[in-house]
Amino acid sequence: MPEGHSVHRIANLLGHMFAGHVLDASSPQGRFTDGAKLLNQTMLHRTYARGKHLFAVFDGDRILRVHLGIYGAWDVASATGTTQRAGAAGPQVVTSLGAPRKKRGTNPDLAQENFPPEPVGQVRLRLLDEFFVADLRGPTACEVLNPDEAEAIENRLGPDPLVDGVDAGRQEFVRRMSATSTPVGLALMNQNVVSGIGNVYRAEILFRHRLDPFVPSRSLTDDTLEALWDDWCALLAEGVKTGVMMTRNDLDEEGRQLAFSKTAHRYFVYGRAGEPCRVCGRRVELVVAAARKLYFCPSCQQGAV
DNA sequence: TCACAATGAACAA
DNA sequence: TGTTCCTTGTGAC
Repeated sequence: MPEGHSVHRIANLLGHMFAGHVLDASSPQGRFTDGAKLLNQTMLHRTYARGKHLFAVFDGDRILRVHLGIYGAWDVASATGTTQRAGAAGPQVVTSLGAPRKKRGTNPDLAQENFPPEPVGQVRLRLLDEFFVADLRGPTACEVLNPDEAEAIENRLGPDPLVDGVDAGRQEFVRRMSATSTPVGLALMNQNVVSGIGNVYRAEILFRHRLDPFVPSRSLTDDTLEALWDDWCALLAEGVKTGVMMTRNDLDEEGRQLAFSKTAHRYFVYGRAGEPCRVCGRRVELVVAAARKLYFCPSCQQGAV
């Protein structure tokens, strides 16, 4: 999935597009017909994210909760070709947020009279008004909750720097990480311990701190845990700002630009099994843990394996 | 045409 | 620990 940074970006974008407006809601695919009916012709008040969960608060205490899972995505298009609610250009895809999508982007075939575009593929939920359309496909969760139900879900989630604040979140993070003997590599992925970290950020954060993924979370010092948290806060802020998971801190400005344009250059270890560690040259290892691929350098992340 | 992977998590056993 | 669900794009045949 889209790790936490994407979900915050989606929340920001949907809020920018739709907050304060009455929306048409439908389920072109037909798998969310009842839920869409609850939201149809209802005003969207605000949107926000906690970790990987997106919440959209509609009139009448109806809260849409969406979790993109491993390959969900939102496609957003505009009648005006901009992210503004007025303009003169033809409709186009503004952006695609969520799982990686290739061959997306502006569709030159779209003409102004074609807004909104026909849904393509399995669109679970379409939100629409005069200016914008947002299509949701492939979510692992898409449901309408009441405020109590939404609160219950939020309460069980670990801290999110952008919701709880850096300082309050840090204490909670240290508390929850210190309370589990689970390997740190798994604890960081547990959304009840900390919100928003996924498989990419997990691997990269561990490398950035030269931590053995298999060391029990509880064995780490408070100083180490605080440094992990602060690093996550910085990475998340950067990710929300740029939309890119850029986790390397060993690059000059030129290298950074290159890494931004090519995923292959963007990470220390993620997706680099068998390739040389960027720091020590030893081969990056890949282990499947809890059904997810965990990448690490057995030399830099001392004691691993 | 088909198998498969992908930034995830719930559930069963 | 293993299975299941969600959808799409790619690469091998």
